[in-house]
Amino acid sequence: MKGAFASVRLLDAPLSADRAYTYAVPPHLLGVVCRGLPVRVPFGRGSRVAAGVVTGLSDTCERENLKSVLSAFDPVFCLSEEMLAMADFLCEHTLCTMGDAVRAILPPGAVDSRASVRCERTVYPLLSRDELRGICDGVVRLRSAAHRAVLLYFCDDPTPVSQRALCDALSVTPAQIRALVDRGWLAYGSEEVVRNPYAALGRERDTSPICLSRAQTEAYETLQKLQKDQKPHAALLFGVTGSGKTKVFMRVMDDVIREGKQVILMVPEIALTPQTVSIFCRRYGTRVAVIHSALSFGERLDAWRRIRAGEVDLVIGTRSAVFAPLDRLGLIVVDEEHEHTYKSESAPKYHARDVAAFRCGASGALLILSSATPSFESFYKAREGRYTLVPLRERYGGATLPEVQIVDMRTELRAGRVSPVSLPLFERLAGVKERGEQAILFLNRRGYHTALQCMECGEPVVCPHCSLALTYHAAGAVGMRCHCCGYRAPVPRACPSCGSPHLSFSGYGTQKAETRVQSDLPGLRVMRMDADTTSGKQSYDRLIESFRRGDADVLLGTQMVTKGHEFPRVTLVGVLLADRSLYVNDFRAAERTFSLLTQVIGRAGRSSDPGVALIQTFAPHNEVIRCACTQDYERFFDSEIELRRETMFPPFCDLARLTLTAGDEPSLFAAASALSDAIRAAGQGAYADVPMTVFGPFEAGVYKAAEKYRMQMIVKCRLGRRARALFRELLVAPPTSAGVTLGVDFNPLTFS
DNA sequence: AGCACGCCGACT
DNA sequence: GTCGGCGTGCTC
Repeated sequence: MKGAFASVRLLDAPLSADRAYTYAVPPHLLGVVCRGLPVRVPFGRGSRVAAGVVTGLSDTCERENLKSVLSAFDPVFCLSEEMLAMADFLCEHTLCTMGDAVRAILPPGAVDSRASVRCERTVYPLLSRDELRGICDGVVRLRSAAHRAVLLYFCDDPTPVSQRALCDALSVTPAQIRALVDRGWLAYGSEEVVRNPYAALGRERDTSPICLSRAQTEAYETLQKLQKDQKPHAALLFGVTGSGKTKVFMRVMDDVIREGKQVILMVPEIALTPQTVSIFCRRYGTRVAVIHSALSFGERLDAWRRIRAGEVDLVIGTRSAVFAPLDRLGLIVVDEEHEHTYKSESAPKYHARDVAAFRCGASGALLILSSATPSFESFYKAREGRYTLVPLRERYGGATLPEVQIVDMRTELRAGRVSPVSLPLFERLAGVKERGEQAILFLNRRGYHTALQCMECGEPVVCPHCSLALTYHAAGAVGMRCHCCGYRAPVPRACPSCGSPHLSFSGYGTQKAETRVQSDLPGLRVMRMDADTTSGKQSYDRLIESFRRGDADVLLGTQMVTKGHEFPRVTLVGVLLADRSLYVNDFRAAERTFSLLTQVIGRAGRSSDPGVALIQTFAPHNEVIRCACTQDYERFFDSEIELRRETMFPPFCDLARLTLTAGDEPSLFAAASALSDAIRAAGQGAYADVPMTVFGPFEAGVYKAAEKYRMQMIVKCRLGRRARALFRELLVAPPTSAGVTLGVDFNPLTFS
């Protein structure tokens, strides 16, 4: 009798019921049930069917009258020891349930308690794009707008798509799609077909050696040494934009794959373009899998199965790729490691960088973090020697930095100019057009909160405790508030630093900046790019392509215009108001602004022409802006890290954000005061050994949303075992009444 | 989370 | 006298 009893963790249990339950293993499942296997079990008084994962087997059990395991899921979804370790890591470090963790690790739909295999019908076109367009343009009369919408969708993207996703996206019914299939224009597929949408990109093989400069070779050799050592290591590949970091880690990837080990390359969503993917597909052929959020369930499942079956050496993907089921992992690269998209915003609220570090540690793999503007967390660790710092200081191929000019918008204001385009920028733009070149205008439109800024000295009004810019609130109690500690103050009449009465709400004139820019530049063809104009699946790539072809003179947009695209004809970059992202109520505002400005300045001067960058600001002497102009990360880091140390912010401590949500205010207030009492009591009593500073409760930045009211508390502490135990205790048995929910987020990246 | 048991108000 | 309100507590 081997393994007659199984320990099972349920996948749909709340945290309060999330522990191991013992079930009997029936004879027909003996030898089938093993550690890591997802199973179905009866649970609760009604013995309803619940999904769970076996975490242990034993031959004896003290208890009597145990219920029995009902059945097993497809053994392909059996969690390996490494996956179980990752699940435990997620539970421990994000306070999520086992179900949240397992669902992050397995492909979607793998452990739904009902079916073990999801049958997903897909739809794809049988006609060419031109034929489809012809039909839409009326060669054949179409009876309904729905039919037209579906055909137009496939004109844009002819790859198979799940029927459900298509119906959701276009608001059409399966019957309407059936009509198009009946006419022979479309056809049904199913998930049984193994789709690899990127297979075509790997046909033309690139086996050429990767040529490195001297500086790159030096960086590569350092990484190679760490990789050859069988022990786990973490390295921070730190190089200015244009220094060729990709080539360096590609050489390491080559080595790892040649040794028969496997690689995960993580990239931010925005950088996961067909161009990026094709570089790797050409080199590693069909042994590449790509994972990102735009894949259908079926495509994700296909990729997952191929990886699990050992058919893949390289996984490229966004943050969820960190869980790829590789069993000979040799290297994880986190490219642009400072990007905030690596932090998950929903349960489990993990940071992919932390999971990658844990996974590399467990499997003896090398971790490479790569960035021109590393996160403070990572650079601080590198400075402390916990990561190996691998600097890459030269720009590759002798490319030079663009000439950077700061435009003082206070002067513009005094001269009576209210346009978001300053006179110097206007003149430069005219010159660019004359020479047939192109320009990028960057609008760092951040959020919907306004700070108060002095128009004389350029300083913002800050919180006396946190040194963060205060946010102006017009709703409820009018005044200034700190989103990090809850401090409140009336709107000051004069600037606290210089006494000038000329205070202005930041974002001065930028509300209508986009339309103003277009009307101020009548002779220029302006292309706008932001979340609104790039809503379609491929419209982002199409806009970029169109601008590259020269369909417009000026590309005007938000964050998106700053990310890794090469525009050879761009010789001018303008930042409309650099202060905009500097004075948001967030301790990472300076770090983010530096990173954004550095990247956008790097957009100019990539070609033979060094190019020009114009930075418009009301704070021309601000250290962040000055450091970004000279691309001097280390100087910026040295000054900003002191501020973090003085005000006690990460990386010198961790932050825990507790959020209370309720449908009515009285129960919210009651819960808030009960939670506050509970935390402070724990800090004095059972958890007196955990040093912490408690802020709040105070209203969340967005107090009311979707008929719910939200309050929060911030706890500054070291998130060690004991502190996590405290928050777990609060979460398992919240000191709140019914109708109030409590959530915990460790080291959140946003504070709105 | 469900789904029970349990103890107090308006109905045949 | 019952039917049913949702408060409290457990689930192998």
